[in-house]
Amino acid sequence: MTATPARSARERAEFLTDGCDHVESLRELAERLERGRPLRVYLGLDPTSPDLHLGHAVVLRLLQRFVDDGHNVILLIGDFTARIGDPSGRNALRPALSDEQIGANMKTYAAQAGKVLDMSRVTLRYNSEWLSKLTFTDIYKLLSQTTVAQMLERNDFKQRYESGTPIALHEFVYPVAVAYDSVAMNVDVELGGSDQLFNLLISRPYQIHAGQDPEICITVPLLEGIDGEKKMSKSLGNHIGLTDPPNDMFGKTMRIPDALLPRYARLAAWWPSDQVQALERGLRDGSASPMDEKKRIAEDLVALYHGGDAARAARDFFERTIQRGEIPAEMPELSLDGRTKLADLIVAAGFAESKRAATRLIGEGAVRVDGTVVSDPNARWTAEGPAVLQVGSRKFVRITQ
RNA sequence: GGGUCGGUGGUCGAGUGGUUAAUGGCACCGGACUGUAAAUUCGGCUCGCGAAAGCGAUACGCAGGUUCAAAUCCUGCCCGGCCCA
Repeated sequence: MTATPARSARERAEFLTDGCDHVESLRELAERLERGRPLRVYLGLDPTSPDLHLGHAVVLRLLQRFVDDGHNVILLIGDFTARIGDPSGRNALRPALSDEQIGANMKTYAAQAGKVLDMSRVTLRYNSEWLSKLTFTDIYKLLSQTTVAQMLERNDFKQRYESGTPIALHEFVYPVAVAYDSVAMNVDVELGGSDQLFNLLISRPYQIHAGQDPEICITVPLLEGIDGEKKMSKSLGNHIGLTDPPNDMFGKTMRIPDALLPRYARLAAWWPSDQVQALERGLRDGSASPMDEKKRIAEDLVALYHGGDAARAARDFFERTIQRGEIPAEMPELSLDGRTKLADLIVAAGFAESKRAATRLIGEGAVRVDGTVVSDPNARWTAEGPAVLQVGSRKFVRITQ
């Protein structure tokens, strides 16, 4: 079952957890591997948004490492826990998702996870399968195993309690529900982002109580969003989606702060650690150009999701359009459709939310037609044939008659 | 259940009857500079109509009320923090 049977269990454990944030514990993982049977490994994802992003990819990639090592890997879709809402890292009550939203989000998850994971070797499960069957009696027995003090130990709860931000009782149920997932599936290993450490660790006493071996908890670093400050999250708008088109992926990567280059090289472009270290050295002593390195990282990570050709094309697009200010060869088209006001066309193209906003953009000098700035807010479309409407440096549309 | 304080634009937070579509910070969008980085700097940041000056609509938890005039006062309701039980 192992790709490299010569290695000791300890070496395999170290290989599997290389680059991880926290392992509870490496010794236990080695012992569990020593038993010689494939481990039951799982990652839980709550379908809270329709799209996965590079932050999810970090932990999905770790999951794939376990697939490659021959283990029984489960991708758990938290269709039930999404209804409760994960309080992790929150400083406010999370609004409840409707069943419709959850259902819609779930549809895209498995397909998008497939961009990183070999889904043919992964078991897909849903936690409503067991959580929705629990009775009130079952639930209060589970709840009685954890104290309020333990819950309040958590940083996010502690901060919210001290700052007077509401904490609803059901939020305490979330970690317990996630712990019960581990019991229901009797798993050996659970993965998660580093913000999930508490949720993972709390599973262990529950499993022991149920007569199972406690799971080994492994967390991966959280990838920062392109703003370089907060963790990547769609709701913060600082994410790079796994399904983003190549040009968007490339362009967004070019916008990350320089300080994030090694992080993105390691966690987003998956460079091996010796290359990341070389990059860090180069940046420190000035022998590496941050912009060139950023392009290499961007190209490598685009290649992971769209292939090498698309990545090279994205780089070429960036260098021409953004760096040299050329008008791109290909762009969406929009028919005039009887519209004559420039502002109307900008709205129709989706480059502004309202006509007033479009008029402002024109006044700001952000709008060009065939490369020439048009600053008259009342400008009308006069071009005879097709012409290129550009807003800002990266929004283009070809207007046809 | 009682007491008390509070609910303002994406967010934080001023504003306590009248040039108030509402100071300011952050976020965001654009311009200049640049490497779509950082730093700096300038402008913008509710919607509709109009070539323009402008006009109109909507907005400070919800619903009413007082007033020439309310985010600001009154009543009721909803939601939250803290204290007491």
